[in-house]
Amino acid sequence: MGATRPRMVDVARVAGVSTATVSRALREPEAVSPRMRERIDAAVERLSYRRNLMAGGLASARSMTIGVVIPSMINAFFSNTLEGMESGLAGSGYQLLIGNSRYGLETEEQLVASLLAWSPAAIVVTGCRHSRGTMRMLLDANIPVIEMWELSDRPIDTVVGFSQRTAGAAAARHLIERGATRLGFIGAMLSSDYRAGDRRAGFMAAAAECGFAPPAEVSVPEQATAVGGAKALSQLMDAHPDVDAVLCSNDVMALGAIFEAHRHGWQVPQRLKLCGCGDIDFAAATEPALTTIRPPRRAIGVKIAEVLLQRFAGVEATETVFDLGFELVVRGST
Amino acid sequence: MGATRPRMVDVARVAGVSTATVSRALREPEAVSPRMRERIDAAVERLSYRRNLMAGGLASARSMTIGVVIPSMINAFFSNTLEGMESGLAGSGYQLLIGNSRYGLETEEQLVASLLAWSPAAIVVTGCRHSRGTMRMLLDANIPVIEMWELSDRPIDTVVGFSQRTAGAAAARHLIERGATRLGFIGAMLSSDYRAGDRRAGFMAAAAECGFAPPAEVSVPEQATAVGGAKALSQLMDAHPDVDAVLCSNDVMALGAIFEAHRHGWQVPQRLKLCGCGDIDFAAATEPALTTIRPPRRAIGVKIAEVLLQRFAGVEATETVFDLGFELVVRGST
DNA sequence: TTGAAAGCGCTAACAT
DNA sequence: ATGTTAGCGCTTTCAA
Repeated sequence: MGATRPRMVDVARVAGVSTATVSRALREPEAVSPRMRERIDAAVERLSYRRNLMAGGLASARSMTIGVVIPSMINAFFSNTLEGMESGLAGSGYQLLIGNSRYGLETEEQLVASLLAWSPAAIVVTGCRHSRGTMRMLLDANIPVIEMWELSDRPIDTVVGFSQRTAGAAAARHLIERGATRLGFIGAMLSSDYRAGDRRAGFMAAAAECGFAPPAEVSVPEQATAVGGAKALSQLMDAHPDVDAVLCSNDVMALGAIFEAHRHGWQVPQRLKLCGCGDIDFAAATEPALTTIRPPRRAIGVKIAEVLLQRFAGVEATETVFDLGFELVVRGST
Repeated sequence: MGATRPRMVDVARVAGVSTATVSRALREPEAVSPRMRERIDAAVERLSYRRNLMAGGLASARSMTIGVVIPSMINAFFSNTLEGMESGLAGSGYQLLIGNSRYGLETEEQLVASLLAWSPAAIVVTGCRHSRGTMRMLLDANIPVIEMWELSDRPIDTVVGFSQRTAGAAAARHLIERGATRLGFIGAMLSSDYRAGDRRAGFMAAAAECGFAPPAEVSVPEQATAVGGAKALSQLMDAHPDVDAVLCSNDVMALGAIFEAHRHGWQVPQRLKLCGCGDIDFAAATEPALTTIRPPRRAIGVKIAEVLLQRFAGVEATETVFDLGFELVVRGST
């Protein structure tokens, strides 16, 4: 039996045409006459032929891949974005090459380098802060580069996200409107998770603008978890018993905080107002339900897919900054 | 300036050697003399050369990629496994090509087909149930094939996981030991999430073995969410007010169930014992803390990386079934 | 609209 | 230990 997979020449032979025509029929069907296309499709079908993407990539110096760098594989923010991107790209034939930077600029640089070795059709990175090396590679890459989950006046190429600062500020104003007198903030990994750091900065700035004392804060060094949230809130309550409204860097931390408040006998929202960020699945199901900042998690991915598909189709980019906004979802916890 | 990226010949010229030697130095440094290696490394450095992986892949008919098919990008089970695999593979130069089957056998088949077009060095799929087409491709692929998150006597090649049935049975026995008199089960998507279906089957079988009436059950058609868990438990409580111990298909559903029980005034664990599955991050932080089945989420990925690296290194496979077990983590909710 | 043919940049025999 | 050389399977001018 056929020990090796069929190649394009095999299809060409069966269909009685040249490999050039087979190649065209497969990549741009309109460029080939209907009769020919039919014969070729039949041959492809008969041999269950699939093209070798490496050979194609080598010949054309570009592959049907899109490199994506995210800072964490287990953070629901980015899973949702990936899911959206994947949905938007479904059927287009593009494959995602996903790399995990672990919130490290160095790691990001290495990842970008190895992703570029695949001659991807585009590259997507998280955030707008990169090492010099990463910047250089991205600028020289000569392919669409999307930065996501933040906003920037001067993106490398295109940015799809929302303003983390504005989101933090919105949370502060909301808590104040609800009658907060003493604000607090709990966070995690603020030095490497720049987006969380930006939300914090926006929160602090808005508090100051409203004439409030600088919010009390506790942040844990590890990745954001419910256990971390509980721990951080516990410390905050001990150190600042007057705090009555807290912004949590993340819904997962907020979840831990809800339980922790409960354990300490602080009623939410009467004694303590709690606001999260993410609007993760469970936020609507907690007791009380969690007020939270809803980022366009999935929409970011969908928009990126749309932008890229347009660019691949040869449409000139007109916009380069896509602010997808956020929503403050008010629920029982405030 | 150099309009095009440097190629291997450029490095060879600068180092004053042949391309074959450069290729060797890059892929198996030990096969080259130290002096040569040094000269080549210097040239690589000087030109900031990176090899073109497509050319390499074409020439060697195998690429530095590993195709992975998971049923969901947003389920923490698989994110953790990916993370583990990624960690285990870090530095080895292998890239993960991740595909999302959305719990569909048809989609899985298409994914496997497109992943194979990259001539991956190995392929990893979730579960042991596949369409005929998928099976054929996997059997013919002639590369390591790993099935994960289940167990099987006769894997296609190698399976890394644990027994979902045994896990469900362990939960039943635990609830019974804790004094349950009337068991219940809430689940989601049981027809397409075979693993959840298996846990349910194990739970039911153990209940019968212990002389219990068939557990009451409610399952929602959508993906498992906290809202779904709350809804399912609510229905279960209404329809079967005598239920006093429930296994939730998933920790996320269990979280919703904890809050729902609270809303209904059913104390956990006094009035209702609740057991989850997953030991997701927040399970330890809930109030009461959640008793749950802890699958080797990350360990599955780490083990797969280990197995594959061995295979790539030419070590013959001795074991083909890796049962990584699970742990019943008993906490306050039971 | 279709075909002929020259690479794409690397790897892997094989030879030295 | 290192070099020579013939492809890998496709895409893409260019010509018909």
